[in-house]
Amino acid sequence: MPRPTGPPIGLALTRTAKAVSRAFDDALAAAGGSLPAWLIMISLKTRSLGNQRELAEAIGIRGATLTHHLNTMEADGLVIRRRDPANRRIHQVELTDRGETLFRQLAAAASTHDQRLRTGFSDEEIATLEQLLRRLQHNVSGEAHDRASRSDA
Amino acid sequence: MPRPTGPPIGLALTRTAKAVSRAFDDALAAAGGSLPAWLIMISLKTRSLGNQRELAEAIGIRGATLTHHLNTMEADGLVIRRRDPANRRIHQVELTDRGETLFRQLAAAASTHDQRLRTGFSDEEIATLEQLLRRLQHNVSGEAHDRASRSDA
DNA sequence: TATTGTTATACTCTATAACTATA
DNA sequence: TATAGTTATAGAGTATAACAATA
Repeated sequence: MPRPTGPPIGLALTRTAKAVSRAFDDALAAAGGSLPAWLIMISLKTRSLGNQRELAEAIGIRGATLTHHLNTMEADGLVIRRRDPANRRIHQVELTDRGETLFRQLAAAASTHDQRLRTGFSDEEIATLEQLLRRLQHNVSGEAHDRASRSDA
Repeated sequence: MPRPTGPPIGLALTRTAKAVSRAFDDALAAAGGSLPAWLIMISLKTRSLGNQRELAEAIGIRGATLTHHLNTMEADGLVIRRRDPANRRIHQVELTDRGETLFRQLAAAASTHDQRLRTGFSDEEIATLEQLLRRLQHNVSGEAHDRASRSDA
């Protein structure tokens, strides 16, 4: 069983992720939003999603958690849910005008945040970082590991 | 106001961080721990910290939040807190034998997780990743940005 | 019965404010 | 008064289990 060559990369990643995520949360909050709301809106705008389950999966949360956020967002007048006439089990989620406005504000905040993140990085370095991140994600998101492979229920 | 050159790096980072953090949380939980407990223990083991405030800062949480975790850990028999005879305001935190045992188990789990993360990465790529992460963290952890610079309270 | 989504409930992590103990 | 830490309380995000609606 070979040991890691250097200091745990997971620890460095955890620390950076915490600091960067917190900064991003703060930026979104200052613009009147939140990370889940932003992820939901960006998914609604950029992807063609069939149902809420796909939406939840795209964001990395469970269906009930998505419902929770949609309830808040609907109460805030950001989205409306209406049933699909063709299959009334499906609730179609749409941004309201107010939702569109907030989306643009959050997009601006995210852009500003991104420029702050990119400070001192060349385009090539950003590309390298993106590639490394993708590979990291792949390494953990592949097959479930041992712990989950035995089903005793 | 220049716009980002490519897709938001913050979004990619958020997604990767979420997936990797979740996998790490799961690994620690499977070993009988949690992320905060692990961060606390690793700080106790590797750093010489004067007081709990420094410990909290090292982990990136507030003092009251640290107390909360220490309460749980003490109830679980992982740490003990005793007052410094020289300055009885200071509570010295120490790992118990049971805490040491769990620390080793979590270290093993973290190591396994790290090897999973490193899959397919060369040492050079890991070094590059570490450097990029450090720079990202620096970009957000520096001076507070605009939002916070006007004090109206 | 299977699918889609919601409701009810609870857990974890975090935070702020008020408090106690010590100096 | 200032410093170290705790307690009380709250809020955000997430999850599972049970439920309702629709097919």
